[in-house]
Amino acid sequence: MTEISNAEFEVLEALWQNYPASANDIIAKLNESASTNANSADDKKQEKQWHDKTVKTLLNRLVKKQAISFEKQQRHYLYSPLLEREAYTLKESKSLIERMFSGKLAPLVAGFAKQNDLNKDDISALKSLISDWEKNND
Amino acid sequence: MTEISNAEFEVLEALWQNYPASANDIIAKLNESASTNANSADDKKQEKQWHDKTVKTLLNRLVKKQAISFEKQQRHYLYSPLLEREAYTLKESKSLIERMFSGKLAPLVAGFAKQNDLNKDDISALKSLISDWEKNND
DNA sequence: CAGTTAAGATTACAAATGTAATCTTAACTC
DNA sequence: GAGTTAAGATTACATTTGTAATCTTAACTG
Repeated sequence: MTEISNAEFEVLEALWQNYPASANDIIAKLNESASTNANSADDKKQEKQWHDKTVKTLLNRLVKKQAISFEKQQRHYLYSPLLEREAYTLKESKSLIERMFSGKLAPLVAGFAKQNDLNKDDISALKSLISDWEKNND
Repeated sequence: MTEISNAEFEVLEALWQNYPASANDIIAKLNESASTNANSADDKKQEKQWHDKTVKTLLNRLVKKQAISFEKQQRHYLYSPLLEREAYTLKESKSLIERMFSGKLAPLVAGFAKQNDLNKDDISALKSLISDWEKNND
């Protein structure tokens, strides 16, 4: 399967959050976070606005790439992902770790640790993952 | 600083391994792994061969992007990275984790665990990172 | 039913990317 | 010193990507 671009990924992301969905559902979802914290004093992020035509194009490309499917519903389509989010994010994670850390996970985590980007929650999540792993691997 | 593409990253990688380096050094390094396990029975990977002109183009782009510098040496240049590898890989890791896991490291690790992509070494590396972290964060 | 909408299809177009080939010119060779 | 090399500079070109605008046409509206 061809690569999914960043913009395409964001559209897929919206679809994963709720599907099947019409193009309009997806466009709405993409622009949603923007309106959520609208005109608040903290204009920190200025969420991007997705243009209707842009999203349609990306949906088309995703269909061509066989990342999503659609079924005709009266006048419009209902889209669904063909890719599982977990499978996709795992593949991307592995690919990055392969490219930058010779396939080893630890150096990535070490980078975070070094920069003090780990907090108590991360640590306890990691601990529990480790103990699960140990349970299953004597 | 502009984004560094995949191909550019591979060139940078070669440079990080040994610098300052001439264009030819870099081209040689890039094609090296290919020859290392040449004509062995296991033609598993078929390492890509880098074309001289291609690498030169990428070096040029990296200079333009201010990712590397060069100093004139008689007839040719000696290139050096302007970016630290660690800083760059950390930035990319954080960016991926931000995009796919809401900035949380644990879900990425969890994905690996689920797929049984963690081994004893990974686990002990993680454990030691955790205990270091705990040492510094009471 | 004729006109208007609006969904999706098609086309557009600049920038980035992968992958080189050609051009210039300073440096080496005889 | 004249000719040849070879390094880097410039140009090339197809594809992908981000970002839309325009075209078609089936469906809604009055």
